[in-house]
Amino acid sequence: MSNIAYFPTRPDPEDSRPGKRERTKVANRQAILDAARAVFGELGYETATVRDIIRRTGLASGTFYNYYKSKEEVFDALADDGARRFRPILRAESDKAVDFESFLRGAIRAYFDFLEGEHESWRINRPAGEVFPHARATPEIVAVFDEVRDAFAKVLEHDHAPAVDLDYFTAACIAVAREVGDKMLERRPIDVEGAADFAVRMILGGLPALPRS
Amino acid sequence: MSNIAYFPTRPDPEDSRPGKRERTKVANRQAILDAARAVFGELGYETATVRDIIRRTGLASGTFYNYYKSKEEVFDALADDGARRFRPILRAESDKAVDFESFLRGAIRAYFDFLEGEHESWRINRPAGEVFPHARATPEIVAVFDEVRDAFAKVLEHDHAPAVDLDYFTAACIAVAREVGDKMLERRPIDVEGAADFAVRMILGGLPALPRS
DNA sequence: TGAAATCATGACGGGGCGTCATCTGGCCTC
DNA sequence: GAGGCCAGATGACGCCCCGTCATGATTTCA
Repeated sequence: MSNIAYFPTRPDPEDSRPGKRERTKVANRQAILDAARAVFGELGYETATVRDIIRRTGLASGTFYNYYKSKEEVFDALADDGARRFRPILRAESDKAVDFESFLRGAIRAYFDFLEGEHESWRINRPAGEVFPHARATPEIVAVFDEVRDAFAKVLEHDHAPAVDLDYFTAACIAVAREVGDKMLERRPIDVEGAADFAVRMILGGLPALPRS
Repeated sequence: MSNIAYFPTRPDPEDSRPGKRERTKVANRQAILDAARAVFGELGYETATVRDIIRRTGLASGTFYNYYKSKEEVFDALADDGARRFRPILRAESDKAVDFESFLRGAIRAYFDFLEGEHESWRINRPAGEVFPHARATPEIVAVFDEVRDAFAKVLEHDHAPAVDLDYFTAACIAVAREVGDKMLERRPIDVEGAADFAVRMILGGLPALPRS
């Protein structure tokens, strides 16, 4: 009979590598992020309040403030999370690329795929006209931005030497990608390939290089 | 002695075409906008509260709500105001232009000049790191956007026929102008000419056409 | 097992929000 | 110029959100 109990001496059958203390902490933090994503999606960022997020977690109000200081901080954490997931993808493209064009095309394509994927976690049910703030300069986002600029610098140098104003150029490229990406998401069906092609041509050759419709 | 009084029978020496009623209305509306501009400039948009704006006007709280429903609505009114002032400038450029390049150069130059001018009414004293929301789609802003697209359509058609995706193209151009414009404002000295040249070349010829530094 | 550390809890004071009953003074009529 | 009318200015009010903190429950450690 001694073998009937699966875990006779351990009251905790779950993976308990980290102490319970630690586990509830990560669970709470995650619960807050999940609740925030849902609430921002349903109410819009501006309308949403910290209490809305708290209510959805079921936690006490004080608990929220053990993890984040404000609505902004939660939003930044979500943005940071997105950037953190995107960074390795971008790096992979950077490593894979052989020249500027292939890097650019890979990076933009990757970004648009990423956008399309994220799209659904967010735009659930949002009242029309509501708008999201553009992600603020969180550490991870700055890192992505810098990584793009550095990759540009490296690839361009290796490609052909002429030095352009990297700050302007990076800002312009990201602006084009972001804006065309946004517009892409508004169309049905969503055409990642077409949008990426447009953005790449725009950056590489400007107006004369754009695809004709 | 009867001619000593300058306005013997009219108690109101000022231009009194509209009644006093109407004049205080305009004055209040303007006072609220002025106060809002100052408060947004000093506290940043996020931090500012409706009460901050109200306090600065010296009006009663209820009075504010006779004119605007919320902080957002005041901000939109300010943005609308900017767009309304910019529109005729843009139209003048559109009329003056003979081909796409001259239109683009004129419009971007005008926008950057406008930006530099507005700059000072806003960035007084703002705590670092604070960020403004990108202007929402108010009627006047949509009008400017549409005007740009229509001007693009007309000039491009007249220039050389090949049809591009106008929505993407307009969005991309505005994105480039906005982002390069923002970066321009962060540099000292502010170089409107250089920034405009960069943006124009970027749009017209992409990377290969950019000025070398 | 008992002490210490950790942290979830929710009540609380502070303050911003938008409303509304009241009052003020400009406007119109005679 | 007297009197009535009404647009609209006023600010107190009730509501809710904010962030804090004293308390207590639970885990961890000795």
